[in-house]
Amino acid sequence: MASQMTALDSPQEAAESLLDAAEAQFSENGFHGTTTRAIAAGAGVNAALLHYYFGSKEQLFATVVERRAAEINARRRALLADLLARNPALSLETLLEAFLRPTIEFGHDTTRDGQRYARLLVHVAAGTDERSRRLTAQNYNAIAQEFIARFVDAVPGLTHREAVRGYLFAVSIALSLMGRTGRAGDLSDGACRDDDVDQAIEEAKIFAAAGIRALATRRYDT
Amino acid sequence: MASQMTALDSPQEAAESLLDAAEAQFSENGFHGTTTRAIAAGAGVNAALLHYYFGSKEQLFATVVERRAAEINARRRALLADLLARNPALSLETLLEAFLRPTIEFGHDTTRDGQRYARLLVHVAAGTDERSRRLTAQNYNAIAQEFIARFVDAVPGLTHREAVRGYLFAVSIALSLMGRTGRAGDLSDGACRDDDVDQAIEEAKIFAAAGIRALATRRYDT
DNA sequence: GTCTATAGTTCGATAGAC
DNA sequence: GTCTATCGAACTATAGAC
Repeated sequence: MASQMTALDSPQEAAESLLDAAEAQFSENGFHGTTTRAIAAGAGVNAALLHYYFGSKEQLFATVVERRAAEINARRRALLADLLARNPALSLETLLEAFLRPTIEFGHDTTRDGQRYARLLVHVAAGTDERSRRLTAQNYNAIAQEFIARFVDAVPGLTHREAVRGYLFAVSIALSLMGRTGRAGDLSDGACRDDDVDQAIEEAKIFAAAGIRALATRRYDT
Repeated sequence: MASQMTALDSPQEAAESLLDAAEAQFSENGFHGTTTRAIAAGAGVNAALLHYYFGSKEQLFATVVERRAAEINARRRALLADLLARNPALSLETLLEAFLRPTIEFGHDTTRDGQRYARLLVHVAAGTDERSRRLTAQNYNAIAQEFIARFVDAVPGLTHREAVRGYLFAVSIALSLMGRTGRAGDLSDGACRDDDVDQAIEEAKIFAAAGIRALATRRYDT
């Protein structure tokens, strides 16, 4: 479950377990729907250790979000650098690939419990409460500005304001895929499968790329 | 439900107040973050009346969602009929107008506290928990199938599966606008205003229309 | 660092007077 | 229908032994 770098030495095994268990619990039931007792039980450690390591439920939640956000954003930057190294010409599809794949793929990574954080991210990024907005801004505004600026460079005529809009639309699309509620399968009688990652990413890219380009070219006319 | 057909003047004034207060509270803090006591206080009625009228917090939540969903979907159907009466040729833009405007406009209707339900809908439609999925299916699967079928009719070459994908993407875009978290304004230094409803709807339509058409025409190639 | 025990609240829901 | 009063349970967090 918890991948630790050190083989024998376990400096904060309890803290790691708590983070993993918290991620699982928060992602299923949100902040208020999760109890510290359930987290401790899931981690198999004493409930008092939660406060010993993280101070409060609130700080534990923030730590869970930050841990994965850092990982996701690092993957995005690495993938973008890699794609640019192969093809220096900045295209919208390349940008969307670098932006969307890490999140969506992360949400479908069953081997590393990525699904858990994916749903947690849906809570945070889609949430309208103060805590969600604060955490979203703290963990994702920087990467957002990076990609927004590149959208402007890659799409002729796209204003910064339109790039912001397109970015947020693209994010919402990614979130809808990360949730994996099975609704796509329900509405399509099983034709739309939640577990076909490549198809989901491909269609998200097609949709978002066309949408962003349309924002630049078809502004203010039906 | 515990509704009785007493034709008195001001029938169940307390129940109405509870519904309104519940909508406000649930939309801000979600199901678990809202207490029945806070709802009763917001409604200005005794806390015991909540259970008298609605049985449980759970049923009250469902009732709040159903009340507005019925209204939103009725508006969608009426608007679609109206648009079709004026121009019988079914276009994707017409469909998106009929689908998106009621929700987004509802979320920006400050005079009728539509903002409250808009955020509640974000919770429900974006939520991945069992309750959210159940309520989403119960209240929105029917209208979803209606629009999905029309998408197929309106866009040459669009498969049913792609229409489902496009529909869900369009929904997620609408949700991102309904939340009104102010993030668009933050990321654009105020250029993207949350309160410009017509611009938001217009850009959502442009984005979604281009995206859906692209799903039909550019399938499976970068 | 890890445990037990519990403080101090607050929760959803109900009983019963009126 | 509306109220007071309260039950029993669950909550976050902390104190203190070891």
